[in-house]
Amino acid sequence: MPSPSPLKIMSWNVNSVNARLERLTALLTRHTPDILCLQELKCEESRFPFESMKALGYTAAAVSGQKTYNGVAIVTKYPISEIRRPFQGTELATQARAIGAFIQSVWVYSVYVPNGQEVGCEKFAYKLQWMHAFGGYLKSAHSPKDEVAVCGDYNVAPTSLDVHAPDLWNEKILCSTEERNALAHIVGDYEDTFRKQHADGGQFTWWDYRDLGFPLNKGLRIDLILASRPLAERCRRTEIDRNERKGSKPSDHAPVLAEFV
DNA sequence: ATGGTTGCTTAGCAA
Repeated sequence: MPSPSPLKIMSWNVNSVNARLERLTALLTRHTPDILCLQELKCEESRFPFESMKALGYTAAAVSGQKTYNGVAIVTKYPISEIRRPFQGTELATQARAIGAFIQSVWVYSVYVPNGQEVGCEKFAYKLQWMHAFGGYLKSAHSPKDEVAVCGDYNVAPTSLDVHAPDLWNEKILCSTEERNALAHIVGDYEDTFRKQHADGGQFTWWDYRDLGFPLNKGLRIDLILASRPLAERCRRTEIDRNERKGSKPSDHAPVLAEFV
């Protein structure tokens, strides 16, 4: 068996890859991740900035975009030997929310879980349905022995540690019991790499653009890098790049990072 | 409290 290569994996809800192109190239230069999972591209594949990635030594062979909404991609320094598109050919594939790629013997997914808008509404039901289906996909597609990283915007804060004001958010969208149960179904035996290394709460990955969300640190931790047990054992460092949320024209999400030996 | 901001597309939706 070949010895595993160290991997630095990042995940970022970029909130329009073209509106954020300068920040994206700066991020790749600053962090030089081996793999970067992107969500909310808000463009079709034909408008994805492949050339800008190539100029920095990255390929983005795995892109699943739709116009205006959603869209996920995997950007990497390494060759991609296989691509998987969960739900392909089914109604759930209508929205571009999940893609996987086999890179350096690790299966990496970029996922964008539906927001759900408000507890109990139609979009909320779709969110739960999507999460249930994706959890089922992971279980059927991978054995517990596989090295798998499932990165993305889950649109669920796993526990009250991940919420700036748990009382205000109690049973609200992104924090409801139903969503947390659905998240647990996806997580299964995988590990939340950041939480494993940071026991304390108060570190967030998303802040609303409105109402001084970031300056007042009114955030949630909803962007996660989940790792299957064999991969999680190789994890040595995790981080939220809070600085990326600063300055002019940021995404409303900060990138997250996990390093594996 | 039903506001507030951003992006895509061009008035309204989604987040």
